[in-house]
Amino acid sequence: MSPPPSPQFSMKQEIENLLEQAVADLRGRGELSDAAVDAAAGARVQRTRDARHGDFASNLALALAKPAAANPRDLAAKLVDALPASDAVEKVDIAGPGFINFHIKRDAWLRVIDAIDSAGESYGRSDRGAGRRALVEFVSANPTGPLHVGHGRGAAYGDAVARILSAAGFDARREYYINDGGRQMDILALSVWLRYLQGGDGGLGKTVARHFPVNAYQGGYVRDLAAAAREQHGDAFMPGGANDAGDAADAADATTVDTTVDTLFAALPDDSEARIDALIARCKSALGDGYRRLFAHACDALVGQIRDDLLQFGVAFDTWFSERALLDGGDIERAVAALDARGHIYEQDGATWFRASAFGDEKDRAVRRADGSHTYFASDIAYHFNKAGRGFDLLLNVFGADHHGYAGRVLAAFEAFGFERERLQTRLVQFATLWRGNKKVQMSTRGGQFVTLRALCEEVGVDAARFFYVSRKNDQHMDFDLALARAQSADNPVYYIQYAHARICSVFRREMESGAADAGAPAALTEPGEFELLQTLSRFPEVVEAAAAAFEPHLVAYYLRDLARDFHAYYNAHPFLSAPPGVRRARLQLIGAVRQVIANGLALLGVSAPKKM
RNA sequence: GCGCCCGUAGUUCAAUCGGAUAGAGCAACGGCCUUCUAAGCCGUAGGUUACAGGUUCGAAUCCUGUCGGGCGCGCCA
Repeated sequence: MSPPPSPQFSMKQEIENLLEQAVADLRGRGELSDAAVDAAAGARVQRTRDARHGDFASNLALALAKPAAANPRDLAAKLVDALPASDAVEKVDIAGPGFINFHIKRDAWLRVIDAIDSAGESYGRSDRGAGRRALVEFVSANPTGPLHVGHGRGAAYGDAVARILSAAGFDARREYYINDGGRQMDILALSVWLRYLQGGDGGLGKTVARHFPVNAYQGGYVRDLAAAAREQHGDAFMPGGANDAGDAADAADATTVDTTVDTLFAALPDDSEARIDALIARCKSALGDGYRRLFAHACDALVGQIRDDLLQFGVAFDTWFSERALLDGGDIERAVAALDARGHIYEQDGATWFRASAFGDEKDRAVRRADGSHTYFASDIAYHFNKAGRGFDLLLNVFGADHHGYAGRVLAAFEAFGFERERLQTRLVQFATLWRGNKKVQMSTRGGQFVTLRALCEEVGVDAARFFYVSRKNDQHMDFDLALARAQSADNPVYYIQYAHARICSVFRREMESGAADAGAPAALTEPGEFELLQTLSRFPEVVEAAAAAFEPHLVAYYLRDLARDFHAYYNAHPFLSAPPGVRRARLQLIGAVRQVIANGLALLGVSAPKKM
């Protein structure tokens, strides 16, 4: 799938190489100590903000100054003297406290056009990851309801990170962890069952409706699940009908059922959470084996719906990992045993504990309760033990901000297993505060009050929604105004970028129609705007690398806006098709390169690059 | 109370593991369609980077404290 990495044009890399040789030279002559060079390892070559500082600047001399106990400007002068000759460098000067500024020959920038042309879709890709295997786990919402807009940010972010890691040479996979083992899922099954009873024969509707718990799942989708259950399983989930579903539809059964429903709601605890737990217990005993089938019906249906919603959103997971599979497969026992073997497990007050505090967590955490049941954390430990055991070099967990308390304990367990800390990375995605105009939108899955991801896609479109989500740094709080997103969808920055792509495609369509065949070379480019574009184009591989290294897709989004801005300005200032013969071809080559890079960049964000708008 | 994340222009957000004069979109104001898509371009205006100290050649970025916002602190999931 991923094209082989090709050696790519990188002016920055060239400058870095020159400096490296200069340092080696000075070190060889004894003018720099090894210790000083090591201490200055953090020095970097970076693009300048101000053209007067040249095209690239290095703070190497500043970083070396202290460990080498020398004046930074003197050091800079020595480094400059030791620089090997390069046909790309116009001149080098020393500025300010000791920056080394590189001015690139204009002609050298022209090379980027050929580099993009020959690399095509793989321009921007690198082998930085060297084929290392990465697993990105994201979304992982409980299948207790459809995905809502709060999940969208994690979905857009995680998917973009996976795409960017792939581009950076990692073998990246996407995984969704299905939390299908907990109490929330029992509440869902109960909710579906009650709606099922409510919709059945026997006059149960009013009774059930009156007793439907406020803290059960209220959403309309629960009724849909109940209706589907009835369609697929008939009366199988009626109390008393579970064991002899075949002939349960007798008139006599109505009274049986009615009585059961009365007792179902009789003498319940006052506390709402205790009440719902009691109802779950009654549901289980009423259905017997049927409970498992009802549970599976609800869970499978919702997971399927989530999968469809995500596919529509452009996110395809490689694996769907079920918590129940962990439970059934004995993974929890194995994981706890592994920790125990390393001496990190102890018993206290009848419960079993993991010594998380020994690995930087705030306190020790229970993995097994006094009653013998395992905690939620235990399955999480087992899950990460399993993931690490599958041979991934990098595990990236994308958590919602409300799970941040988790990162510490999961990392503690990971380390306790003997895995290197760095293999497990966690990135938090902050909540998006939803607004409709100036009114805050409250969201609750149990209460059924939420805007679904699907509805968002239909309202503002997948491209606009995805771009918006990844246009903010993941740990930054963000406001999402639904009214604005809808009203201003045409002003969304994503269209600005897509429009640049469409405009270029349009130019080439016109060119095809004209049938003109002329020659030309990039050397005919002389306008300042053309060199700005060339420099921006040459930045793309650096942006992708930086985005991959820090898991920051927003860097790509901002880069694309820069590139589109440079292009639109150029478009308005210069003709392409009606330019003089040699220049004409060169300009078309330039904008062809722009089109390629926009398409490559948008693909990293999972956003389409339309040929027409 | 303790812990984590955050605080940048009217507003929504950037700022290359500490770099030189903190930048964009939207909103506001003034211009540009007889030429390749005006979903565009050009220009103007907008800042004590919450506040106070500290570290150094250099701080929005690192440290300490204060204020403000979000989230989390169970043998719940």
